[in-house]
Amino acid sequence: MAAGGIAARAMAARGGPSTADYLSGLNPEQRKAVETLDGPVLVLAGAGTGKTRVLTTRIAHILASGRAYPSQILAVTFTNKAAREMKERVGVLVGGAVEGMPWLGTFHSIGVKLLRRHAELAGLRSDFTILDTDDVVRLIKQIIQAEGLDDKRWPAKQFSGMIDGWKNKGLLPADIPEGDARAFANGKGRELYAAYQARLKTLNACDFGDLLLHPIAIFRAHPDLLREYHDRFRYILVDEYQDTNTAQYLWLRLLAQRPRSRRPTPTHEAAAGFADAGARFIPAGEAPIAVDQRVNICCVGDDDQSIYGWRGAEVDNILRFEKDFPGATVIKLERNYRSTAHILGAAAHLIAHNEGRLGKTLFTERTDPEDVKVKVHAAWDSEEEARAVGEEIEQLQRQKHPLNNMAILVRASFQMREFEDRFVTLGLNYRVIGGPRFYERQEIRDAMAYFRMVCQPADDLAFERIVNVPKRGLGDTTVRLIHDQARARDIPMFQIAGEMIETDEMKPKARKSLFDVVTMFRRWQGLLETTPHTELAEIILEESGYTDMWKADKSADAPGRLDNLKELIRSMESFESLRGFLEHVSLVMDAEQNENLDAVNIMTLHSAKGLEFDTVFLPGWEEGLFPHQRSLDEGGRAGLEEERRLAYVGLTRAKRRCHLWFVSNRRIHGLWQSTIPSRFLDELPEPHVEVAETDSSYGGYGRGGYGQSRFDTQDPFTNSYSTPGWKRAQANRTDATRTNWGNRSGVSVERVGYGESGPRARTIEGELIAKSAVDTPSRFAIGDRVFHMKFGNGTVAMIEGNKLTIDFDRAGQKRVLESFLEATA
DNA sequence: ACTAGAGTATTTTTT
DNA sequence: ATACTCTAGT
Repeated sequence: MAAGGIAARAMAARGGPSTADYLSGLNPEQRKAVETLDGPVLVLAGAGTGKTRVLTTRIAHILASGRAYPSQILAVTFTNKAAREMKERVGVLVGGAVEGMPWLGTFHSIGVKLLRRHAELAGLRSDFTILDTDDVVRLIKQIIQAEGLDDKRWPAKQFSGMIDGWKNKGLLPADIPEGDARAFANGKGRELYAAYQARLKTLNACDFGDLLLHPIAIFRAHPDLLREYHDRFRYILVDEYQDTNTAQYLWLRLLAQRPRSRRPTPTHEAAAGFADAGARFIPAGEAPIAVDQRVNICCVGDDDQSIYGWRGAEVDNILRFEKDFPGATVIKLERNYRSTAHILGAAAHLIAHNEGRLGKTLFTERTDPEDVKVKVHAAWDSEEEARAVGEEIEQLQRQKHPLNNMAILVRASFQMREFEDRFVTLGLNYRVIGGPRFYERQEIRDAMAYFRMVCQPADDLAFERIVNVPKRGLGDTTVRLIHDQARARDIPMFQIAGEMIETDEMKPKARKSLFDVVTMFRRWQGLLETTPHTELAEIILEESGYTDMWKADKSADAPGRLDNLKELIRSMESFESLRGFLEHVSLVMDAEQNENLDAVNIMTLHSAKGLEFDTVFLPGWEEGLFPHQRSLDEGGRAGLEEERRLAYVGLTRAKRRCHLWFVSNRRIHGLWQSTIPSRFLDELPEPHVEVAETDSSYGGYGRGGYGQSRFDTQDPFTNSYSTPGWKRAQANRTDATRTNWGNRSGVSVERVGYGESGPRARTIEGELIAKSAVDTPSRFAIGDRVFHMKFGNGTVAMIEGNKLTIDFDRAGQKRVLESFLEATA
């Protein structure tokens, strides 16, 4: 049994007969969190206090002390990334691969596993399909239309959001509040939800919410089955507990709260006794019966980092833990190993403005000779902000700081663009984390729909998606005909299509096309068992004409799409079957990034959670953007507190240097608006923060029409909050409309017309080019054909260091970074 | 069946 | 402003 192997290795890995080495590096609190194995444990782990370390060490400890097999530990995370990391780190501790931990994964992946085992109890077959949001919206749209409702007035997207919300709360159609039900489509909300669920069942499909809800329903209806899992899962660990939603909470509670005294409780040996661990080693064979009626659940989280309330997370779950699990041990991890004292001081003071916290205060024992204060910078507008941040980054770069250790964390993704533009002109490498994801691209989803049809001919949504892609003359009329018949007879569309090509219901032309499609799919379905899956995938994309479609497409991104398709096939290699691959993709939506390139990281604050960087730039600290207006409008005080937690997350990402920015003017929905500094800036403690002097390096040129203002030379922000400048900023707060920081209200309007042709800074580039041209000869030569993600194909016209001027076939002449180019034949 | 033009929305994101 | 979606017209 593979599982035993790991436990055995864990045993072997523990070093000597004395304390295991994996425990030795822990501080007392961490150690307590690792060693308190009996009963419920809540670990309140502040940012940078070694949360993951505690979780992984705890697993290692459970294994090494022989208290459970790897297969008896349920460890849940939110993201695949977190799960992956946990697996790796447990592997390192335990000394080897962790293939023996079948129940370490995301809520959803574990949910799928449970549901595949017991699908029939939810009215599904075990080969059910998992629909992604796109499929769901299309399906709901059909249902809304089928009800005879106007899908304009009642957008499918909105309704899918509502369903999502209900499912997050663990509510089935019968459970939803009357008010909610009435709120949509003239009171048809409940009906529509029920119709949607029914339709999923006939499609043998699930949405993401169902992956949790079905297991909950199954466990509730089958206590005997639940008991089996109680016996199996001797230890439960939950990561990021503050992010759990109600459904996840219910799911956990079912698994964690075993009924009282099924059998008398034997004594609990002391957890710390490592030397006698061998004696307690569970003999191989059948799963041991639970000896402990207490719940060995350990939840790790940080209420101060709860930033997902808008998608159903209930901070209350973590606040309520001790009530849910009486007698719980609560351990606070407050010793921070990440940031300097100034950064921690700033973050702590900020977050203290929130009410209803469990109350932790981070501290560090580190004394840092280079402990600099958190810096607040002001800029005229977002362009200047980007320029100044670029300056700062170049300066750090000159001091040999790797770009990889720097990050720009924005509140909203539209802020990224200005930084990207700026970095392109500067020749700074950057990478955007998050953003549009690989598996959400059109070509990938189309290809996946083909594969789904081959594995699952009953997948109507896949059928509808690709039956006329590429164009085959099977338009709306034909598809609707098939669709209606399929629904009327409750039979998959593919089957109907198969029947229809035998009749003369359709026009000969359409019939021929449909015949071809059906024949193709039948052939591929026949090849499924005999042909290697990567090969089959290639065959499908070729024979269907799908690749040809993109080859014929002259638009700039067509070659990129073909590349993506190749990448898709390549990524299939590590799976043993097409089916396995489909399963993986439906749950894992991310694709890895190039970590080798030294580049500045740009991402949203949300996607920064869990990461750390030496230097962090936090632009856009203005009222309305951060805290975001919508958060305030929709969430009220709770919304504000969540924004504040987001600010806290941002600050605590920084290890050594943290720069905050706010601008006086920002373009919102195309209009320039004057803005005022974020209230969060006021909530920072003076001793740990300084207001930066204007960066003189960029002050004198390239500022469009603003050069004449004294604002440029006379910085209102000098060194502290008590300066006149800061006070002016404060004063402006009360009168935002008039503001514009002086008498410049007219100028911002002019700015609108500037666009690309406006005056731009050129000087900085010269230096940079000269510098980089020396050390790196270009991989391209003038006249080479190249491809660029954004601009498509082009010819190299000029090379200046790492920056090339390209004559693009479609986009005209642009200067771009070499690292964004690919050679084409 | 395809394209052009109008209309609309525009925080954050996982699975 | 801009990008995306949907409709209406060809």
